[in-house]
Amino acid sequence: MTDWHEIETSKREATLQVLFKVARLLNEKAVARVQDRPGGQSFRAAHTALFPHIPPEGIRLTQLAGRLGITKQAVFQLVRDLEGMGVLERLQDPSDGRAKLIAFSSTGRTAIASGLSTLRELEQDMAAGIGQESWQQLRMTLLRLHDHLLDPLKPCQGGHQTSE
Amino acid sequence: MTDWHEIETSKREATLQVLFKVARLLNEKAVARVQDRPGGQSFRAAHTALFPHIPPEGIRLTQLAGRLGITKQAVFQLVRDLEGMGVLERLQDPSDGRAKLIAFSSTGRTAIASGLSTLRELEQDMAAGIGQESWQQLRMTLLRLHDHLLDPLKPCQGGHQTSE
DNA sequence: CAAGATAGTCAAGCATTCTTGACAAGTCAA
DNA sequence: TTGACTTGTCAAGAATGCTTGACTATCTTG
Repeated sequence: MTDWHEIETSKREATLQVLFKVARLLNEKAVARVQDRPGGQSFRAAHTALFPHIPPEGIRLTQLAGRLGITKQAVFQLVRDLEGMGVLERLQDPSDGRAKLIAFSSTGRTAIASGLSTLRELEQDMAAGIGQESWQQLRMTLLRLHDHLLDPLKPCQGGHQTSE
Repeated sequence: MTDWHEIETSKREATLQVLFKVARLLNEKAVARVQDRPGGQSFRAAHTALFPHIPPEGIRLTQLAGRLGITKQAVFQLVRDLEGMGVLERLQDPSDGRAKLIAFSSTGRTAIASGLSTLRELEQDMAAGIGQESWQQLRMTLLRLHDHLLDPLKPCQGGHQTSE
């Protein structure tokens, strides 16, 4: 469900449609740049979906499955693949003989760092393209929108709510 | 490829990451609202991906496949499904005995209109949430970003380029 | 210690969304 | 008119991203 918003409609494009399209274009550009890197692994979407949920200390398979809302067997398959690619590693959990801690390997950390730095480069390009002030102001507006989406109640004009 | 951007990194979230997350949240909300409608068809992503490429006059299967970058056989299956749901119809192309014109049926047009109107409601909610001026200003910034993405050359400060 | 719950693993299967290959009907150029 | 090409169609199969079910090793509780 990524394109149906972009139906050509009236003369004046809706803001939401522009936002969706810009996000899609930026995503495509980011993916292209990251994959053009020398060591650019060819992850698939299901694999990369794990990354945001893997803390430096590692995490258990079952916890990961819970956060992602899928079965532990599904996560197992993804982790097995990513371990085979050298991105993740499974360490014995010292506090529980059954459990293992899934964490980034050192090459995995390098790959992630490289990807994030590519993302920062893209961000600089965009900021330069529309001007630094516009970019900062966009950032502030998006943060307020983000807060409004998570809690559609009071926070109408104030600053960004940093929760966790 | 929708989540790898959102890796928790430094204290200051990057603007790109906020934009991706806001787009994802808005998408989820939009999909939920549209599907909660009384006559809310349960389209899948592959189906809805066709919609933006179907003009009022209709379009040929092969052209549609070319635009989507997939085989005509794949498009055929999707169109067959959507015709079964009563959303699309296939009319004989008067200018070519082999070809058929794929177009929205009248119920399909109604469904699309309903979806777009739900999208407009959501847009109003968001605009009210962060303030009308902020929303308009967000819109302008996104349009300039959009232009910069499509043509990363000169248009640095000016207004939105309305091409087609 | 026995019983039961929990963590990870292995296997098989299923829905989705594409693909390749084959083909009939229609068009068009020689 | 004949041969090459295009359009839509049908069939079969493959890759992806899950699922359910079964099983072992380990922990926990009475």
